Amino acid sequence: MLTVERHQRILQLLQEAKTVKIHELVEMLQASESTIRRDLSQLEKEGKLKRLHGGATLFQRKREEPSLVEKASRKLSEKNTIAAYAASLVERGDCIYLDAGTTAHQMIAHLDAADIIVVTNGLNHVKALLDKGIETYVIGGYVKPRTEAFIGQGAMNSLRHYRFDKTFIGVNGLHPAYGYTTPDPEEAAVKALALEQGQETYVLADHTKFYETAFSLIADLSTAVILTDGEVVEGLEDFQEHTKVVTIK
Amino acid sequence: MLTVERHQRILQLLQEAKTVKIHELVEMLQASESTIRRDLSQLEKEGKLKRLHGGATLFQRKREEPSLVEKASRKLSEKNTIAAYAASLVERGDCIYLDAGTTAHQMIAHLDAADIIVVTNGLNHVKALLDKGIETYVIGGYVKPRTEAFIGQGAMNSLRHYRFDKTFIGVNGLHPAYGYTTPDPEEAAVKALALEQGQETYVLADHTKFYETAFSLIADLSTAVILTDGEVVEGLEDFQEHTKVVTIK
DNA sequence: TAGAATTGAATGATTATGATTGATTTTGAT
DNA sequence: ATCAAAATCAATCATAATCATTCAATTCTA
Repeated sequence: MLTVERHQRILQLLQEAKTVKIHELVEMLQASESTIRRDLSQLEKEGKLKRLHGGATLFQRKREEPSLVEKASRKLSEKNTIAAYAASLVERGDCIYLDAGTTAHQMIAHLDAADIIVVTNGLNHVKALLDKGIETYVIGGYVKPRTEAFIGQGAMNSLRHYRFDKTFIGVNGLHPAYGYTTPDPEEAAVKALALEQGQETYVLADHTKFYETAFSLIADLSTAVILTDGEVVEGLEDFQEHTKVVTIK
Repeated sequence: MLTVERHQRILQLLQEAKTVKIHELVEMLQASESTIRRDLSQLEKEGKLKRLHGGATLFQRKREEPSLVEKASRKLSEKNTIAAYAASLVERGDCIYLDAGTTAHQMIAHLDAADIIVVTNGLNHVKALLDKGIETYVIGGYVKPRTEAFIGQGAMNSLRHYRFDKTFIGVNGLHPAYGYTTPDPEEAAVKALALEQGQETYVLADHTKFYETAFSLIADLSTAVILTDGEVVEGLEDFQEHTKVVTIK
């Protein structure tokens, strides 16, 4: 496997679960411990992640006690994120589906509408949702160990019992010809069904995901509105031919 | 489990409960007392929490009862004895149901049989199960905020799809005339169904639960084998008339 | 093919963990 | 208030896990 490819997959895995253990990477990427360590220290040097004893985590700017000024400016910048915008779409009384993964997780902090109900397949979302005082339902199923997302037949069966006003999912790639894609077929199936059950459907995808493709097809572009950030994407029109694209800047 | 993950979870638990006892953390996080102490003193140094005798509290707490030493540490070890025995009943290849709650949680540390599958309705069990490398399924449903257990119609529907070699549940009271009881009707319904789906069924109950009754009936005594500790219980025969009682000493 | 880059294994150093010890604190009974 | 028992605590140690470094083998590239 190519070095860059390995690096990408490491970052991708971090997106899904916000921490990885060295041993998980060794196993999943079929590389030696030495190589993984080299990858991690290099990625750390590039500021893409933070190493910890036994693994790594997504890089996040000093969470340590931000000053009032920093807080204010951060709040402001946060208003412009994909997650914040997505959350602002949720209205009082809505019932929404929230996909597993860090992207959707970021929405939770901004979910301020009253009387909403959230259904999710992300085990890690639950505590945050409860902390917000949000009425929370979880679909059941097999627990995918690393990401702690529910997938499989059990998840599908449960999901079929719900309908959503709005569905929010994350993807690994989106492409005019190949649609929305993600590596794990089982996860793709859950995402696809969640889209079907939703009245309004949204895909959260930053600009790096455009023209990328992963192994498993979730659905065509036309099945959801794309929410993305303000970075210039070449050939955005190709996507707009298929569906509405909202760019948050 | 990564150190930071443990720290995160400690803070999370603290946020939910305002205070945590060391022993609770040891049990929940499957780490030694030494490690937990180190975690706490480190987190205290970072100003994230305040240690107090027997546990910790959130930092910005007012002057409140600085004592959370529990009289129940003997009860704790008794519970643990029951849990260890219960876990020893699980054999290679078994598919078992594990009820939410602390009693069943303690079983996890002792679940050493290979190739087992665990189905649970306890959100907090999942991390511990995955850390043990156990294949884990969760029934879906409404998340009951305080206990973080899955209940309701969704939970019931999911549960109906599974069959178990062995079912383990906790109860709040057991009585020869009134059977197994628990306060919440919704939880009672889930427990009852779990018992129905199980081939062999066990109720874990320390001696303090005997002759107690709570609001909601789960099932008659005859529907499960009772696992209890070695304390002498007056009138144990009344229970043995209805079902098998295993006393672990 | 030669040179450079990448990889995997081996090494000692560093760090995290769990058990043990004796000191300290809390509790409950006088 | 005082005391004894129980629980918690801090400190220490041995063990286990992780880490940085080195070096030889392999792969890639010019």
